[in-house]
Amino acid sequence: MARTQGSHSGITGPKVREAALCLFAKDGYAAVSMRQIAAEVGVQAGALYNYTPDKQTLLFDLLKGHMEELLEARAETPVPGCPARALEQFTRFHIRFHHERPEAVFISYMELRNLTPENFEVIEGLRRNYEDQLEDILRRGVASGAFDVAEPKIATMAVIAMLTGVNTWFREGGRLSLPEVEEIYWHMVRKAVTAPQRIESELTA
Amino acid sequence: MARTQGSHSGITGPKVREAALCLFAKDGYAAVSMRQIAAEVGVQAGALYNYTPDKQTLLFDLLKGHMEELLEARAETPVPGCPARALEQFTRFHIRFHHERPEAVFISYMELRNLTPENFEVIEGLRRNYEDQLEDILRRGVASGAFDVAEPKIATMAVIAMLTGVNTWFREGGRLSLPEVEEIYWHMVRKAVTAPQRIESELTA
DNA sequence: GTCTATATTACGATAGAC
DNA sequence: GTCTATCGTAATATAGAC
Repeated sequence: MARTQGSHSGITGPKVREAALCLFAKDGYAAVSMRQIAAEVGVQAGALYNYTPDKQTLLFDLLKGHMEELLEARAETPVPGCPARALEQFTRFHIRFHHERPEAVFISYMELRNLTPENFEVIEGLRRNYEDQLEDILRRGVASGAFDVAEPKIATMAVIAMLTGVNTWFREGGRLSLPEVEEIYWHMVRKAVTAPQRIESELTA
Repeated sequence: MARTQGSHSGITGPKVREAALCLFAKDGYAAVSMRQIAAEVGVQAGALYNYTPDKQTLLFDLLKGHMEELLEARAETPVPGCPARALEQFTRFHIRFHHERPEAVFISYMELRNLTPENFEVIEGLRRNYEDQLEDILRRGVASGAFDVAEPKIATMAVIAMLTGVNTWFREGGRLSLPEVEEIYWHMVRKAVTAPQRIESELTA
């Protein structure tokens, strides 16, 4: 056991990504140096380049990994046929998934401008895929008469902005629990998109 | 007229703030150097320090100026007594005001973490003042029976997140005009907070 | 796989001439 | 009020020893 410095642990790669995630979320990509990340991991700056070709790729891999996790989690969840049920499920899923990884969510929309144009396109494509899933639900609801939404694309942006906003103020241990918050947001989303005459009938059954 | 370099125009101060605003919005505070700002203005880096003691103060002044403009614009607008009308006015005001200054809006929530703690507190206070105005409208509506909002604080955050989100996707010259967008968002906000039985009666009068 | 050392470049801020 | 020049520091990334 002649190891006295550095990581040597075989899990330095994940530790680098985790340290970068936390530091980027706290101080911003541009304000964080490779030396800071290295210090957090417990190695020297040069050693980081065994795990990433450069700082840009480190950021890109974090964002790409996050978006892929999001899409995989959605793919594993069966979507109800009833548009109202599907929308409720999307609402709760979004709040819960984003609550569980605040750092990744934060950098995923704060650090987009620090991506190279090519990397940005990749992340944008993944993000659009996710948004399309909500838009499909809204369009199905409009077709069935359950929803009253003039512009599904805009309603999609509005709902996602509203739901993602939870991360900016919600703190564990506060006055409300996360399930309570889910419930409140679901009520608002439902009312915002539901055709008037249905609010108190089948949708609350 | 022996002037061959630099600004000397008597309006260098505003030009510095404008250049900093645009560059901070495009690349982020941490990624923008004083030399870049100076180049945009047409002076050397050292000359900037005639207009700001340091880079931090430059950012702070931009954010503070933006929030004060926002609060002044609200103070000049009489708020209708009817909660539904007040909410409609707030909705349209927010979308319009934020649409007119996308750079200032952008840095006002992207660069908060680059403020010193003391400067952050100041901006937070101004922001809370604005949010309280919406919360008051919602509480008045709940008291009058016009609104059905379980948690006015949360509804406030939800509505503001939703409305501010317009800036992330709306582009002049697209399929929809800003007044049309205003209308769509107002419908969604109204439905989200209105007591069910009122949606089609007095509020659409 | 990590270290030390370094090449190269850039940063914020200041001093003093004009 | 702006210039030029510079101080002191820190950045990304690489080279070569171990």
